Amino acid sequence: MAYWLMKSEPDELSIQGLEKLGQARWDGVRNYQARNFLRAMAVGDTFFFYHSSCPEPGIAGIGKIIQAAYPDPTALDPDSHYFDPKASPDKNPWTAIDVAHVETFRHVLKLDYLKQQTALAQMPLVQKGSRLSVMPVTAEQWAAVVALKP
DNA sequence: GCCAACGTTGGC
DNA sequence: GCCAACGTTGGC
Repeated sequence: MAYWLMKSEPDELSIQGLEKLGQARWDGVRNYQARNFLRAMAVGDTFFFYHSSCPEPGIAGIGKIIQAAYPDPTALDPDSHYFDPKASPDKNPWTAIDVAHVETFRHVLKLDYLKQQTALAQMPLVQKGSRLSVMPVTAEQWAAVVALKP
């Protein structure tokens, strides 16, 4: 069982939105490194739900994988913001997964606070210039964040 | 295969 | 809105 962190803009999907829905498709990832991590996810894996590009960037809660990698339908939808003209039903390079809500933190664990934690120094999340939107989390890092949980 | 130009991410 | 940093594209 592996641990992950995934970023989402709360305007698109927030932890509160996921809580309301119960489950959701995680799609629109258009970066190969992040996509490869999506493909490595297994049903039952858990992830930190990170809010990005918002007033309070940080870890907002926890979700879990309920459906492993499958072709991302938004890549084939001309009306989608994530449409990829180079993708076809036969050759769709992009991947989606399905996730479910597990927990919403009482408040967001803010990025600047996470940056102060030496246990998290190796996470791409806190490293300068890193833009990775899907990343693995070690068991130690997972435990360190859970210990900070509000 | 190199690398400049361009586009995107994401914090601030 | 700015801009640093990264990823992608495309000419050569």
